[in-house]
Amino acid sequence: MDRRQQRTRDAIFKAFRSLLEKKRYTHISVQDIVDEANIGRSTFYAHFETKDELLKAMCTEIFNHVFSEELNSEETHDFSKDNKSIAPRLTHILYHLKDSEKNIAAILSCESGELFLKFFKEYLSELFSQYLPETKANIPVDFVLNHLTGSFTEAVKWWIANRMKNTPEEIVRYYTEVRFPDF
Amino acid sequence: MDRRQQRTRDAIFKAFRSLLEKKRYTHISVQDIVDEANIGRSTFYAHFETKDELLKAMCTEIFNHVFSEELNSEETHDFSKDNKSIAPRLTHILYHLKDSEKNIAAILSCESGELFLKFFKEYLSELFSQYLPETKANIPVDFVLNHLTGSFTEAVKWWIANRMKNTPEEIVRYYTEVRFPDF
DNA sequence: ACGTTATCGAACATGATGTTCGGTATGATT
DNA sequence: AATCATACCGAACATCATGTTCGATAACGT
Repeated sequence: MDRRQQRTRDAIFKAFRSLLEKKRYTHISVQDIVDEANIGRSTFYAHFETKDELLKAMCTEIFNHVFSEELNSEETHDFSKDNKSIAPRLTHILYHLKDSEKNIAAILSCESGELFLKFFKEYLSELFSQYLPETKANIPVDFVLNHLTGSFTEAVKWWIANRMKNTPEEIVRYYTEVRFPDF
Repeated sequence: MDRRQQRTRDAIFKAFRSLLEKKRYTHISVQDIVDEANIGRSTFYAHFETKDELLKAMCTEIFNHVFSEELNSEETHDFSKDNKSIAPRLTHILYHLKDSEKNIAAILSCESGELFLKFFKEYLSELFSQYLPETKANIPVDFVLNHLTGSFTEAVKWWIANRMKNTPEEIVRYYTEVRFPDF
């Protein structure tokens, strides 16, 4: 890839992230991005067709970065056959998220976070499905899966909203140990 | 309130709901709403300053409708003092949601659903906090609360995504009985 | 050093936004 | 029924964002 392309792409991403910290996705115009990134208007459109495409590309990039190692580890080990706990894998994911703290925070701090969370949940869904216990109590499998991924995602959102003060290990422990109270 | 105001307000809401079923919130213009509702452009702005205000008003209206009875019941009973189960109250809420099925589906079927879910979670948070058990295992209270409201919301979203085929009782049972698998 | 191509910047058509205003019609009040 | 108030209409307007085009310039890869 041409250096110039990479530079402008980076500039656009950087500007976009910076703007996301200030205002909501909906209220950011292409013009804002162009001004902040200090590039020509037509240049933006040479890279992305729309603002939505930019968001999508950015989510994909972050997502791939965050899960690159984790995804690779899937290739080398078949977790569905051994009985290793899922906890260390969850912890692993959280460490990666912490690395990309700034990006993620910017992405999630607005309604556009839904897009990234969609990726995230899809990935978690695959992960958890490797660890699903036998169906119990006549609860549909996809309800259970949705519960597991959804509540883990909620835990992550709580973590980020609290500025990631806790360690990944703590969060995973909370998540693992929290039980529906005995009403 | 003047009948005319009520009429146009209804027309706007109806048009907005209809449009939300067809396209994403972001891509709906005020012009679209005005055309669909068959009202004058300036009339819209006489009612709502922006599209966001409209969404907000609509969420508030639906929310108040859905929870009117439930909220009233809080006034007559102090649940924090007796030991009644939370399950029937959750079921109650789901029945109300089912009544407003169309509205809710339209609202939630897009990124704008976040606004309604925000209301929803705030309400659930108050509800669940009345039933919180003593803090266990050194897990922060607001983590637990976030987990309970978040995972219930996920259950509701799953329910709606599945076109509300299940009965409210079933959903509450799933939610109550689902446990983190023993990893 | 040369050919390629990304960027620039200006210009343009299009369409949405939000406002204004005089005229009309409808509702509330007596 | 008569009257007053006001909500609606619709056209016009300025403003702004969008997405495209194009020739010139600069940076890149080889």
